[in-house]
Amino acid sequence: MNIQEVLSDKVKEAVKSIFDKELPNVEFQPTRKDFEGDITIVVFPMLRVVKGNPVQIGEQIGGYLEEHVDAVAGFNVIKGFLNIVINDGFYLDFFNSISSVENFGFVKESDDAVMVEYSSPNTNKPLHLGHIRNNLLGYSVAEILKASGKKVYKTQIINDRGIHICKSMVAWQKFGNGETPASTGLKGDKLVGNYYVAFDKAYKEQIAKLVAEGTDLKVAEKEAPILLEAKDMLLKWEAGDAETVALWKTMNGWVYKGFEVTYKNLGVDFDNLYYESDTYLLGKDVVAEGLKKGVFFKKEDGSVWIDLTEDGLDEKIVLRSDGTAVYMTQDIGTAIQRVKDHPDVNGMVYTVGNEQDYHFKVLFLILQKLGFSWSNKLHHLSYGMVDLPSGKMKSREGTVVDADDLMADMTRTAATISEELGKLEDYNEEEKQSLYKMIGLGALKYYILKVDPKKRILFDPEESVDFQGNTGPFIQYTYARIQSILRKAESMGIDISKDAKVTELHAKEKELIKQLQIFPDIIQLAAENYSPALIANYTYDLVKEFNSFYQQVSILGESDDEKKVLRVQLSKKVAEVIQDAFKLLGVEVPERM
RNA sequence: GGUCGCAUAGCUCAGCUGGAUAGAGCAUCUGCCUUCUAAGCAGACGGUCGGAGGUUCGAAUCCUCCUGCGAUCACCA
Repeated sequence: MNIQEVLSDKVKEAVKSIFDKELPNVEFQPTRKDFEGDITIVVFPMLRVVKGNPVQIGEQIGGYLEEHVDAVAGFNVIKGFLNIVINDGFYLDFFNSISSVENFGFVKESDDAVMVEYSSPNTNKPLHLGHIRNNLLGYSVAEILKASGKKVYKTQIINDRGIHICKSMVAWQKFGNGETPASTGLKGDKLVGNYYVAFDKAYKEQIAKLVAEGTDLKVAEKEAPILLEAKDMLLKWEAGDAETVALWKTMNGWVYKGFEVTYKNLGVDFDNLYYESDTYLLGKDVVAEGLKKGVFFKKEDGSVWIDLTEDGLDEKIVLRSDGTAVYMTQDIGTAIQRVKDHPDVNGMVYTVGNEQDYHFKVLFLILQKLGFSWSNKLHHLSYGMVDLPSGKMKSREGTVVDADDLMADMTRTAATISEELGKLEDYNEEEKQSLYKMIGLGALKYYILKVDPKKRILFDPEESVDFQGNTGPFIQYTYARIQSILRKAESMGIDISKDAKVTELHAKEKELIKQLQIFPDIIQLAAENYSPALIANYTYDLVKEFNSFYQQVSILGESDDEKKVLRVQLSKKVAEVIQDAFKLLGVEVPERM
């Protein structure tokens, strides 16, 4: 039990006993560093229940607590703030109770299942920095939800059909000369992406030519021959034309192979996959049903709509006049299909950029109006775009930061810094490379995950991601340092299996235990808010606290054996929490660096 | 134009349900490696929390208006 839980009831008891009033809740905050105390009770809100002078009330409650609660060693009141001093024994007991608990703060998996969708790329081009943010967020939120006690299915819907894929296919047919990943040595997704760019180039040239010949720009944009070819190819694909479908399969196959490599490097994975080519027709039956129920209405031309004006939104189309599905139809169908496939799922998280806020608002509203029980447990994990100083990234114009290149860059930077420091002379090349990758990716992942998902990120490739200060490598470094201490402690034969017989804590030890104590709350908070940033910031605070402790007190050089044991145990626990917290961010930690 | 989001130190960001003198990192400057890893620690410098009103004992936090930036409002996905 943490200190707030202990005190909360006692404060209510005090108010009841002294003033004969019922206090609905007690407001706590950590005591500011400039005052004596460990936790502060704010008296002001009590004034609504108890009339009087806040200082006097504070004094009276403080006195009651000191007398009736073992953990309370003393108190002081400043203005309306009751600062409570907690005795060291309380923190020692707490630490001993968690010191050998594995995965401290993690809640065991329950039957409450949730599906987390992330990544969901198009198959016409390689993954870029924007996808990296999506993947890291989705993966991390999935891990956090798991740690908070949910059962989690990680999934994605692969947008494997549509005009964008046909563009790459047309360009490959025209300019490809039969190139394959094998013949060029290129990653499949890169090869296909090159043709997407080639298409755009040819398309623009054709437009320019048409305009030069006197065609109106708008008309030229619609009638450029290569675009018509792509459209024609989409029709053939939809009709099941054997040759087209075969090419589509081949090229998508190349892309999947490429994606696999990127996902593996990035360290993300999925429990099951959905393909748009399988799901794009789903949802039509649901629309028909909803039409009967009056959720939707049909316009004269046969198109089907939903009227959301009463909910402050517009009318939204759910089926075209020719009866074909739109994006929304597909998403309705897919959501329902997912629950059919996994009946235990009671809620979904969609990791999709904030440009689609409106779409998801509408989607969730529609599912609600259709009456699905799980429709109020849907969440759009919306995040800001990653922009470059030059503006928005555009794949077709080639102005993107490629995911593979970026990861390789980060690894290289880690290598350079590491070589300069020269602490790993005895590592072999393979060990070094794996460590550099761990650090480089740690820097990248932490850099992206530490900021609030809602915020737009401006990424300047010229200014490299930091490796010092509030960064992944800084935290990894602290972990490695602790491992070094633990190795030494072991070789010194220090036995840390039993509780240390210590009665007093050093101020820094106490601060560390306090910080450890809130880890379980942070996990829950991060889960409720779908925010890896909370985990990142917590870990940073913990690590800062540890480094300060490390600098101020000697751990292995401590003359008192019991204190020495406690400090080693404390260090070990901090390392474990760092490792567990970073696991939630998808970042690994090294034994040395 | 309607709707949604964002705005905190020169830069990048914290700031939980309103609470004490608004916190970190980077950058700049000072100290600390013959003792557990200096990718570290300790300190200095740096803020009218975009602006104006309001609610409150108390507002960076809540409400209203305004400004700036971004997104969105397709029989595209």
